[in-house]
Amino acid sequence: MSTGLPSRDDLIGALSWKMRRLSGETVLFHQAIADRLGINPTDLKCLDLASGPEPVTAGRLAEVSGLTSGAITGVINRLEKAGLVERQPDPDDRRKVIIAVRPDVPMTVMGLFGSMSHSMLELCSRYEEHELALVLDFVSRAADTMHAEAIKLQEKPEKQEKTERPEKTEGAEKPEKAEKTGKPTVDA
Amino acid sequence: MSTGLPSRDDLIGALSWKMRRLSGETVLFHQAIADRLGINPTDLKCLDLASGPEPVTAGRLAEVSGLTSGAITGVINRLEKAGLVERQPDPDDRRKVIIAVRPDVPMTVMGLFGSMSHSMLELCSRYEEHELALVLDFVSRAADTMHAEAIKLQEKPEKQEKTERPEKTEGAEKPEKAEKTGKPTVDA
DNA sequence: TATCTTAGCTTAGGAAGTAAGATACTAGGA
DNA sequence: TCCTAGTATCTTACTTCCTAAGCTAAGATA
Repeated sequence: MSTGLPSRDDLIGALSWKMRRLSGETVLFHQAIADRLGINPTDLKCLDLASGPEPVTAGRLAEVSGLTSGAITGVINRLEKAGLVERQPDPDDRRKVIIAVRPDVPMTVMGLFGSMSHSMLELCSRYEEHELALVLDFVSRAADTMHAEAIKLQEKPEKQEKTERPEKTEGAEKPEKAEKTGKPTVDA
Repeated sequence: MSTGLPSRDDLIGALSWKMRRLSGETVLFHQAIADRLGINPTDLKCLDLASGPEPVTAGRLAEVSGLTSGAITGVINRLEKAGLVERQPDPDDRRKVIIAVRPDVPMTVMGLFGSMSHSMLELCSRYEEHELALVLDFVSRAADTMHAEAIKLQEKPEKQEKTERPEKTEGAEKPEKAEKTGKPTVDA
């Protein structure tokens, strides 16, 4: 308001706001992709996890996605129904089920991401290499920070610098759940 | 592998990977905050929307969150049960319900975000102002790009540069849902 | 062979969403 | 004033997708 140039604090405030917005928009974008494929975002995440170079079993998928085996059965059923993957028996261990992504699916998904990746390339073309390197450095450290802070919050569910919540005035007294209760989305 | 210095393409590839990771970590972080408050991420988002300078009604909350009025009733019930907000009658229009965030809640939430914001300040302190300005510029444009691309995907559910999906080999033939079917999270 | 472990599926139950309708209130004429 | 239309929230029925626990088939071990 006074100098015309943003102060360092203004910059940092704006940056954290924009980063939050970017995150929200990213979620929305993936939701849109999933809608186009006729699946939900959890399924899309699993499809992505299954699209790596080496074959993945249902159990492995449960492990990396953080879902239970029952949930993964549902995910695979939906992906199979949508024609995106196939269940294949593992010849070495007949208990296992290999999730084979249909060969044309990577191209399909690439097609959906196509406009996006074009736009991102265009965005990047506006910057010098050393500038991109700087952004990469920042984003990379920010991701590490976010991860560390999430872990911190998860690991010590006890007092957090004395920020006491007051008692509820009336009615149902059970604020102590704070555990996996319902329907989380994929987290890995 | 050859020059030792990353190429421009390598940079861009790494950047898009790290941005994706950042987005995932952000979601996880907010999940952790919500867990600590004993609510779900949708509720946290609504609490945030209700925490602005001016009072918000249930209907307004439904509008900005993209949820139905029925869903908002559930959100408010949970937030009220957790002792985070109160329903207050609007003196001017007795149909309306004002969602009043309890006065101590902003501090409580600040407490939870405290370590995070400290770490982010520390991260920012490693950079010059012009560097922060550059990152802000990039992130800001990236968010706009993401938004535009999500809209694009939502708006023309027809052909997308001829990336045809093949017919399913057998079983239930109904790949044409691609609409709001189930249980989205807050999107605004 | 008998038993333990592992992998995936099935089932029961719960959380949280939508859509549609009920309820209560406001507002605008006749 | 009374009737009617519109608005704001809540309620109900139903759907989706998750967890937890149990089941079955297959591999591993003694």
